[in-house]
Amino acid sequence: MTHDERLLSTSRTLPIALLRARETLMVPIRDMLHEIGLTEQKWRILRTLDEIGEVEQSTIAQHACLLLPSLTRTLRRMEEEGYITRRGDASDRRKTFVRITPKGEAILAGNVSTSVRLYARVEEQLGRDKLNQLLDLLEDLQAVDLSKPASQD
Amino acid sequence: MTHDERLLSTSRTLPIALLRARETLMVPIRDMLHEIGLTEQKWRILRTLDEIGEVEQSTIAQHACLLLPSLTRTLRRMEEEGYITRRGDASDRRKTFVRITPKGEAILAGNVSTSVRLYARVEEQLGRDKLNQLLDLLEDLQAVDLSKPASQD
DNA sequence: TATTGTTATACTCTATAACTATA
DNA sequence: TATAGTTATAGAGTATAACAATA
Repeated sequence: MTHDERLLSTSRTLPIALLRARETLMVPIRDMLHEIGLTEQKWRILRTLDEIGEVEQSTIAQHACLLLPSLTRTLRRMEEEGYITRRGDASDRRKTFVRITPKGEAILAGNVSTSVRLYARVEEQLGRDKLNQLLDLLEDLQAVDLSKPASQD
Repeated sequence: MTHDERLLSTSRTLPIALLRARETLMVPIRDMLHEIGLTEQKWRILRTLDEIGEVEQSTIAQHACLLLPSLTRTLRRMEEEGYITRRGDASDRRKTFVRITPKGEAILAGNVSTSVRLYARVEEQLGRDKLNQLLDLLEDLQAVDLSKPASQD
């Protein structure tokens, strides 16, 4: 055995460390979202749609870390609120394509400065190199395949 | 201005990158928790109590990233289930101290191997150096103070 | 048969305010 | 006045299964 059968300290446990780090960042972001009446989930959906354009719902669910049943209800509300539109796909009529509206783009644009300011504060205290290193490592981690067991001793 | 007033790509946005990376890890952990009938929150509470011993509820809330009202209800259920005990503080009778029970410790111990296996898979694919680097950076990020504005240009 | 998405349901968590008790 | 915790409540998300439509 190369590893002890002991639990790691919570600050060295990835899921908890990721959550705590995220909570630090989310405090000012929640303030912003509260002012504009969006939930975290709706914000992630808008960011996703703004970035990748018109896509089907399964793709949004994957990118925004949401389950399809949650997404269905959230998108219905967002459509009512005018942030997104939906249209069926002609070639595969099971699919629905979702697109951000100008109103959706506008609310993102109107709050860019908050994101930029936050990013600047983090960069100021962490340093640009460390920040980029962290983003690189998070991309690596996200790509890790946990479906196969690790090699056994 | 040193920063463009544009939104970063979602994979280079810390809150989203942190969430996606965490989701990757949580898939196998949720399977484990489901089997033993614990929610993610209860699991974090047990991990916290196991690590720092008998503490007041505000401290648990902070460490496990939960709000006090959520914690109150969850701890009541966990007390009924025999995972924790609570006792009032004699010197400051507003406080309640919470402690993990042997049953709580047992359920952690019984699932160490899942955590260890997961950690091993990540280490195998990411490398030990990168993994430690990531954990260091997450600790740094968690300690960032976002209450003061960044220096203005 | 598998996939895309919807609906229904039960449960849980979140967020906020109001409240009690204590310091 | 401030702090620790509880209660109440409304809203939202999570998880699962069952379902319809389509491929």
